[in-house]
Amino acid sequence: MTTAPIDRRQRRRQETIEEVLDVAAAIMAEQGAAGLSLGEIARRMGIRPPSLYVYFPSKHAVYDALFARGAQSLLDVIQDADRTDLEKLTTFDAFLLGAAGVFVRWSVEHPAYSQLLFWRPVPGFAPSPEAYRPAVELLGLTTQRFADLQHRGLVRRDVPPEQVTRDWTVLSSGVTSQQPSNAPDESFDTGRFVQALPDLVAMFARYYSEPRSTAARGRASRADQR
Amino acid sequence: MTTAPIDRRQRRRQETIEEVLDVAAAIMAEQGAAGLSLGEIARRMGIRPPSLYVYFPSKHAVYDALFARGAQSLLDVIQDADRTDLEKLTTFDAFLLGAAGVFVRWSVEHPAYSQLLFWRPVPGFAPSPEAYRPAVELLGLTTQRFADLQHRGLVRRDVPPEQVTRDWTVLSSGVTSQQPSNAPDESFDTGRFVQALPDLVAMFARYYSEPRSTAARGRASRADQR
DNA sequence: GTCTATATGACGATAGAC
DNA sequence: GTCTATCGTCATATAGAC
Repeated sequence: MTTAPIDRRQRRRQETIEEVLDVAAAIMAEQGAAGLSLGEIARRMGIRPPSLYVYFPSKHAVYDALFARGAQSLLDVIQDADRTDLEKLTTFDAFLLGAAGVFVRWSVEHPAYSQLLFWRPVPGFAPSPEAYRPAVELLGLTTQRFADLQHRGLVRRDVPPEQVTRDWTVLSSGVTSQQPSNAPDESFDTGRFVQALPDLVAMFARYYSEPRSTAARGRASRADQR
Repeated sequence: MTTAPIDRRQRRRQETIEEVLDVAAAIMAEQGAAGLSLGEIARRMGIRPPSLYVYFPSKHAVYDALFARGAQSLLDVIQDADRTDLEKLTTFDAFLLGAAGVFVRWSVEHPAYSQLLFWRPVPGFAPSPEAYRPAVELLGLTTQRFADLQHRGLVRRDVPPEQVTRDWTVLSSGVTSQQPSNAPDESFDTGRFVQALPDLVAMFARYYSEPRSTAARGRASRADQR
């Protein structure tokens, strides 16, 4: 009899927190990540700015929750694609192009989140370790993916998977950094930098894939170098 | 007799404008591009905030001048390196690594400027065409460079130079976007993403260089001898 | 012409009434 | 849990001293 109202109150509180974040994400999408203001959140919710402090101790706490939300959303999208579409793609090129497409599409369609996640547009704000955790998990997932591909003989064996991941993130973030700043109104399908993906993936694949027709020669020459 | 005081006054005014921009750039370097405030500029200059409006009609005008300054500084650095160091490098790989190094070094050592130039951290601010002009000129310069390398037989002839430039800027901006957001305290020499440059350049060069085993080798070596 | 003094409204944040 | 009142700071604007 005493726990039921508490649960309901906590559920109601959680719903309000979610509503704050929904409204905040909408404002960020319109004004840019640094254009968020507590007054505007309160205005759209029909309350006064001080009432927001019941749910968040500061504006940075709102940013931190948004960061965690964005990172989790991206991780979900990647993991979901990993389990469905990408599982079917057997060649190195096809898998890479599919994975890059999923990542870049999310970034282009959530420019405010990707601005908050990958750049540092808000002065004085840095994500907490908890908010950063899904991003670290995504990095580990990517490295594990490349290690798997290496074991399956699709990736060169003479480089650590961490290096492959590092260069892969540079390529991906290069596209997601050029597209919104140079041509923010282009969609995923029409974006001129998004259209660079097939070439960039082919470039990456040619460099890091295990040479097929010359596999024996490649191993022999690398062995000779020792 | 009447022009002399006017010239001196205009020179004094120009000096004040330069001082405003010096101070503003220092604040941006400390606080991030969006952390600039007119009050802080005035405080450091020992004047009152309204006095700044004598030299700049708005805060966005200060940002616009900073954008123009940063773009011009980058263009100067690239053009200078183009005329001196890079002129000596004859192979495709060596030239690319040198050019990428100059660009990335400038970006890492001027994080606030590069944030303002390549991302859109300030809500509501977009550079004017005049401020953007050096950036356009740099893009044209880069495309011209790749067209030259194509004529000298060092770059594949089956792709337009604009495509080579597009993929080149993705690589470069990928490094300059990852380095300050993921490891802002690392220098040009220790930066883990800066250290990816040799691999990324080799990847790019292997994809876009004219295959050596064809007749292009004769043309390339003749061009190198000039 | 250039500055100081002053005013306005928005911002993030806090204290306390109900 | 939401409000009003308030604080200090911000960008911006105008009036007026010199």
